[in-house]
Amino acid sequence: MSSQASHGRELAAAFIPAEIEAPLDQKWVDAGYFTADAASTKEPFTIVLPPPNVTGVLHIGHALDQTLQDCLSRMKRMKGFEVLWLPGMDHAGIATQNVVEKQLGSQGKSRHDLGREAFVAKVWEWKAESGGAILDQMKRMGSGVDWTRERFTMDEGMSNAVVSIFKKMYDTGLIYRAERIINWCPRCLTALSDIEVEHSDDAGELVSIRYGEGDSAIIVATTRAETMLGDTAVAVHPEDERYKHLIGSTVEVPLVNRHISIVGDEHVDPAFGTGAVKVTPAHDVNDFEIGQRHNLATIVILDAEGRVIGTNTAFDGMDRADARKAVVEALRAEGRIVAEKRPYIHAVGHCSRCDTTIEPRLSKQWFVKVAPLAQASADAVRNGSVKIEPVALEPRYFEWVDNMHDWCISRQLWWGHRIPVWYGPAGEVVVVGPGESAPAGWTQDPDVLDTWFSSGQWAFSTMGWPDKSADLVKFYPTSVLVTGYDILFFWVVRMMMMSIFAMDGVPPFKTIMLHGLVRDQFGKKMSKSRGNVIDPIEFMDKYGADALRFTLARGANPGTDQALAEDWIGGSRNFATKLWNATRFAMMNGAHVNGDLPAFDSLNDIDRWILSRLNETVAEADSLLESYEFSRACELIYHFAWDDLCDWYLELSKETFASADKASSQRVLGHVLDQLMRLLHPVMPFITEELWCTLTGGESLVTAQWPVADKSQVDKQAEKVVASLQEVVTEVRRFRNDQGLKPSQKIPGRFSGNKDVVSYQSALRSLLKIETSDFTPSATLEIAGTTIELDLTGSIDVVAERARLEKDLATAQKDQKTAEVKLGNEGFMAKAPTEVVVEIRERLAKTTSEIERITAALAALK
RNA sequence: GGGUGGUUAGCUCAGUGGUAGAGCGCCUCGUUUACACCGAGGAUGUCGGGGGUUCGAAACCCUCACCGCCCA
Repeated sequence: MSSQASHGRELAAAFIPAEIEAPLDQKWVDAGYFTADAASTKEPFTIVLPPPNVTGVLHIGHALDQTLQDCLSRMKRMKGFEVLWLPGMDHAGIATQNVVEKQLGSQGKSRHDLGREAFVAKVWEWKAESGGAILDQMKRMGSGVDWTRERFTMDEGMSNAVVSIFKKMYDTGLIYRAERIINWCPRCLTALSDIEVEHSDDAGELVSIRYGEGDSAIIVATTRAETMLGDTAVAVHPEDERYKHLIGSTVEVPLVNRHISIVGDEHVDPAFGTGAVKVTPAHDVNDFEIGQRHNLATIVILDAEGRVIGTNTAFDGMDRADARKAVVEALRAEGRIVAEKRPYIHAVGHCSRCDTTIEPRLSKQWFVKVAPLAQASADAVRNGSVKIEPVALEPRYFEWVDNMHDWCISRQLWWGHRIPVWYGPAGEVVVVGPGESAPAGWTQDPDVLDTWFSSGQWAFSTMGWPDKSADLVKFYPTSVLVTGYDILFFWVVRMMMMSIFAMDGVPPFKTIMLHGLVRDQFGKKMSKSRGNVIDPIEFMDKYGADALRFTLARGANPGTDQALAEDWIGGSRNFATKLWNATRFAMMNGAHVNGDLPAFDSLNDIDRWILSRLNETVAEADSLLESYEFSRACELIYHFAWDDLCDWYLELSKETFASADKASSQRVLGHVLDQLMRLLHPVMPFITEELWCTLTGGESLVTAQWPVADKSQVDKQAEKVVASLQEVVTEVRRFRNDQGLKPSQKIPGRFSGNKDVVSYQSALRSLLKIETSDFTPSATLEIAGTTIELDLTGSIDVVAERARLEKDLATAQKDQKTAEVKLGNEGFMAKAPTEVVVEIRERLAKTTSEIERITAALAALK
């Protein structure tokens, strides 16, 4: 054990993640490293955590999201920024209400049994007991958020902000109430916004129905036959020759015997079906618009729970699905079914919370007029004040903000921010802002606001808006938003709109960094039904948080999905173990960080080489991380650590560390590990902290300085020397292997030729098990200008050696031919850049001499 | 139907004009005092098909096929 280790600590022989991770997270939180200071003079770096649902548990997507955010915030902190990473949760209106309703249901009760006030109290109670499990799970990951600033979308400050914003938007004319077709969930009994509806291709039916008789008959097709009970027109394209003569006439709707008009509308696609469509303005968005254009009546035929009502037919009281069948049967009995296609695969909307089929429904709701806000949000990206990474995802963003419908924000729920609108006895409407109160006797709108209305304010309400708080001044706008592309429209666009509105046109973030989804090892979506869900907690227990984080970061190419398999997490754990063992070995050999680095020029080639590689790695990794190229950065650091440092530097230096002349190398190795741990810390915070503190005696990497590349330590000459050493080692190993020599078997040999190589022969001898003694060479290898004569104690395996040489010869001949063809190509010689021509010439010379060498060796084998 | 991404080694994916790469898996050898969660060596690709641009194409253009995602 070296006396140089200044702190007297040793590393355990085996790396066990569980033993180091939990105490370290506690150490960081206790030290207050993650608590941001609004009074700091440092440049701010802000990230707001996309708030998970209060009902949520940590899934692999959160793990990825948080790994990337933690990685950025840790790096920026090390770079000297005042970092705020603000955590919190979303009250998740429908989801949370459903959870508590389900609980009540198991006791045979409904929310109506409790009444509104008691039910909401019950939800708060649930939150206190069971909500927010995800926050504890975040700690397990090492996510360095500022817990002192944790927020909840329903807490007092945010609720206050929600009311302020509502009033401000109402006063500006951006919020209005109107009767529209909205998405209605007949199970949740509430309106939903477009984004809360998920479309899937379902097997339905397409039924063609004949309306009217004889020459004036017209055939329409529908997937929802029951809606014909509410038809108030048939529409055709105004230029459609087949129907032109019918426009303006009327036709009778079967079963209800109502006469409706045939209208001409540009919206109708003459090529679809028969070119004639039935129009049900109360139950279809497009039909509603046609109805508006032609002043059609709207007839509501379904109640809130999706049952037929008010048609004065036998269908009244039937559920929509039953009614559909019954209506078709009745029509068939009348001989009006012209064609039926079953199954007919078409897109059907489902409630994103309970999967019930959505019913378009005419009802009075509150809306946000999005046009001006969406325009401003689009402009912010178009004019470059907000950047989207990767740029390739910009079109998706524009597709949305440029074609946005008004946003339905009222929900017929109890859990959420109640709409601050009060109605007077004579139908007066007033918005009651914070600190204000409604006149006595007025009643408040019963609905609550869409959850996204409050989470859309996450970037500024969490910092104290509408007060001009110190946090808001210091940390707004946020630096980067890290989130999956799947909620670009759900949340990101809403954040843009709300923030630009509330913060006088200043967008909520400078950069939107979008990552993809985590999928299973075959690229399939994870789902409970497939049984391919990877639980991050389970795998952190098994392999450590660092291993999970490294795997996720390494797989994170900008904007694209990644596949994940347990084996790969195991691979990352192996990497952590490698780092542990390498550091332990280094410390056993006296690696340390005391005093200045020896003068660069005084170092041997191997030390200069590893420093050179270190500085190249630092420079490149930094630039990759700054451009959100997590995968490439991880890949780069991984190969530097494992290949350059462990496989080559440590192996080539073992002789040095066993010699008296080791002082410089001990300091160099300490420095390389010190810098490597800093570089890896954002991705693998636990193991790097443990190793770095043990090696250097420092307090914490969290507050240590980020490495800066030193160009003066990049040494191409040393890299060339080591490349030659590597070539010699690899080729001799290959020769030994082909000759069937055991790895441990020592053989006599000598080196001559290339002075750089020969001067490191003691290291080579040790690596290649070549001993010095008098002998008669039975094999001679020529590698990198070096002659290596070996004694294989008698005869060598000629067949194996011939095979090896012939393989090398074939490769060399192929390369030679490629080079010759190029150099013989006039076009190439005339147009290719000089450096490429030079390179090919060198390649030709090299392959030619290789061929001579191998040919001679083959001849000598006989 | 509109938009958009993809098709590279057995699997999952990097690679935006100059001799095809990684991880995992596979085969062979190995109890060398950091590490078997390891080391050494090895096999495996007409880079989806066709056409074009170029001295040169996995990469750029056109086209076809197939897969995916978002939206309607």
